[in-house]
Amino acid sequence: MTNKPDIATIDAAHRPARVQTVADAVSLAIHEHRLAPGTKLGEDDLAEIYGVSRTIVRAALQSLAHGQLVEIRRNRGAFVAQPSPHEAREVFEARELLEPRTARSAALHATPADVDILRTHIANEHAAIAVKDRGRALFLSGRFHIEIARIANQATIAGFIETLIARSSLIIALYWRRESALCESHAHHSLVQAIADNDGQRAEELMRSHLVDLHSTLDLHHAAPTGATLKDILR
Amino acid sequence: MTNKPDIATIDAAHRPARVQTVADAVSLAIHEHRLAPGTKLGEDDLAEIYGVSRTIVRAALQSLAHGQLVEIRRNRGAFVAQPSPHEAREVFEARELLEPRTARSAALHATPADVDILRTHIANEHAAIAVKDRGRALFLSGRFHIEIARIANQATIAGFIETLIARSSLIIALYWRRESALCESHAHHSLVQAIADNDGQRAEELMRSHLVDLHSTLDLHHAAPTGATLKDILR
DNA sequence: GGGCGCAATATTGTATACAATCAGAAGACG
DNA sequence: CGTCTTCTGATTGTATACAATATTGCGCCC
Repeated sequence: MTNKPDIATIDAAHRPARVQTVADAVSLAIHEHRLAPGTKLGEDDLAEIYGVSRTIVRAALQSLAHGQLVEIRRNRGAFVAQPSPHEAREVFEARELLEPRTARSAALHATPADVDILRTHIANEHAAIAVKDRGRALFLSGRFHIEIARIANQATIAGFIETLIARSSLIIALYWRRESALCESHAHHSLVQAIADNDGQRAEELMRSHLVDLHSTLDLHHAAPTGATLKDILR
Repeated sequence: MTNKPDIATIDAAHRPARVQTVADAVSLAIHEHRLAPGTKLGEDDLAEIYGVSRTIVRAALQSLAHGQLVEIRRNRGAFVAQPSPHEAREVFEARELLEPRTARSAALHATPADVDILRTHIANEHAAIAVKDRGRALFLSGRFHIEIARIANQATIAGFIETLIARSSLIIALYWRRESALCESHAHHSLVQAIADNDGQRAEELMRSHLVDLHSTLDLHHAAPTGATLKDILR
């Protein structure tokens, strides 16, 4: 059994538990699209919701801001980030640079146990889709990519990918085209197969095409429909 | 004039000014090797030094911890990070993946003004070396790489590179071999030339070989000599 | 004399109180 | 009637006080 730290808890050890709890909760809500881009995250509100003081909430928000899930405007508060089309392009370019290489590496390192985990992820994803829980399906889809980075055993790059996927969730919330839908399942499935076969070359190619696919289903021109405050849309 | 945000201040806008001030000061001290890896960063000490409350110091330390310049151990305090040999390898692998591509992009985007900035950087670096201020030379050398990422106009990747360079500074502090020294100047010089010529291919290759060079001057086996506490070495 | 346990001290984690700043509404003026 | 000003309320920024936890030094027992 190799000693791979869990990516999701990579920062957890050195951050006070409650701060992490709040950060995780908000992060999850954003990933599941329960919090739309642009939504204001008032400190007092969050403090009350989670039963902690503003001190904790502030630390959590700063943590999220560092990962660019949240934008903090001085003296104005924290808001769920709204990546611009330019940022969206950057994020996907970065993913297309990092993830294929990482997928290859994962394919070469993967143990049967790792493959099992990936298959479980896919199963959960399907289950979520079956229940029409699109938010959760999206979250799990992201976790799938993160899991691959973890398997690759390069914590540094995995950390980068994790933040890119987090931002991708926001980008999808903003720029996803209705028409295209759950076309992903197949891509993930064949990717796991390549990894199970330890076929690095194929895993790399599949990941690349998967990302290009994903990128192409975005409509970076017609951004709009953040369901947030009307004010925010009109201003 | 293009509208490229200054990398160094990318987070500054949304972070309270004083927090950023403290974080920058500590970060600079680490980059210049005035703070050795493993050094304890007591909250009260820093608070007194910079004339702010622990609230500010804590926020600054958490920010630095996120960039992995500082390690925060629960209930135990903050310490200047000590990257392991494995981490060191990861960091340089990541740099070798990201920076050559970025250098190419920079070469294609660079304006004469950008080139001037780079040349100025090199001049400052030489000046620092002339005065035997090795710490500052190192800091400037890092900034040179960051500047290239900025010119490439990909803020996301530039941000990653920035954190990698910060960690590289720690790695150099820990694993640098005495024998090899200021061999870098030439590499930076020819790199600027390639960028000035808008020769992306050449810039990419030069950056790659420069990084491989740098990587090879590290001795990842004989780590030691952190001037910090004896305890820290022996434990 | 050496090792262990406990108390004293120091340091970090959290909550709260106060100050600074901003957003919005009422009112004055053109 | 619309625009600008000013004031009020709400929200964030900072400092401090208290609680929880770790570290250190002393004394005790073996």
